[in-house]
Amino acid sequence: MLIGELAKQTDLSRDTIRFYEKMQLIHSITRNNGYKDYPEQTLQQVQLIRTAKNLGFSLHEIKQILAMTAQQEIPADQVHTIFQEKIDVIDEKIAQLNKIKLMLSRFTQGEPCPLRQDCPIPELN
Amino acid sequence: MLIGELAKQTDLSRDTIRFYEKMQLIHSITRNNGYKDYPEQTLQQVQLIRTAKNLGFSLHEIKQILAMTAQQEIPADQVHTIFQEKIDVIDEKIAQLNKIKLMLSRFTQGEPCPLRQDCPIPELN
DNA sequence: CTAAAGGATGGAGTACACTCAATGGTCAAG
DNA sequence: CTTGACCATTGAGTGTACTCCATCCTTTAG
Repeated sequence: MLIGELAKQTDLSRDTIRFYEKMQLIHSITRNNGYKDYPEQTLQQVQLIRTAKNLGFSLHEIKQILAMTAQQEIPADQVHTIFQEKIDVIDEKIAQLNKIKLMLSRFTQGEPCPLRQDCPIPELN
Repeated sequence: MLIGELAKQTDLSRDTIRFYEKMQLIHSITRNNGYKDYPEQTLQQVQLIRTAKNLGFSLHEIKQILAMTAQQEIPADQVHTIFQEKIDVIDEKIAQLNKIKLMLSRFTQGEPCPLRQDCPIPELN
């Protein structure tokens, strides 16, 4: 797939895609004419990049995640550990989102205080 | 509370706190000597900033959330709507985190593919 | 009274993640 | 064989969120 098609399907700009490739988050093979050819899986990878970025992961972290998924073998113990660490981070994020949500929900339900005055938020973190 | 104490308790730098104040996420009253005095609630607000930032919210968005919580009255319908929008965003984030987590979990369990080759990820988004 | 610790302001610099502009090569249609 | 759509590379510029520095003022300990 050429960059224009990839850009269209992922709704990213060509420049952004080139930037991701420069950062080595995605990869292509170069045709004889100099045009870059992206494999089909790049679509899914870019989707992951978008989603993870939206969730507060840095491109560096996302690069790690993508690199892990590119492993040929079933992950060895170390790889497993790294994965588990990411999963733990995600669990923590989910927990924190739930706390913020709870706080906002309470407030919309008409409860008097979230983080005003003498009304401390129930340990948010 | 003076800026040094706030910095210490929140584990942020003075400069970061000054930056947040400049961006109007937090506020202080200025003493006669020119020193700034932060109310106790600032601790909780900064905690919210840290958490929300970690979750992918921009300072601009966080400012909106903080502004909402500063409302004196029980939120009117519009405010309620804005809150609900934030909650919806949070729910979406949680859902996406769960998808990524599921993908990673599958892989650590020894399943062959996440986003390699001809093995499309089950619509991540 | 002086020195050290802490505070303020202003402005420059940095890292990250793009975004744009300039220049030039490739290809398919007519 | 030219025109327009698409591709490549390089380098500069932008927005966000800090971070550092220089300079100067205030307070507290000795």
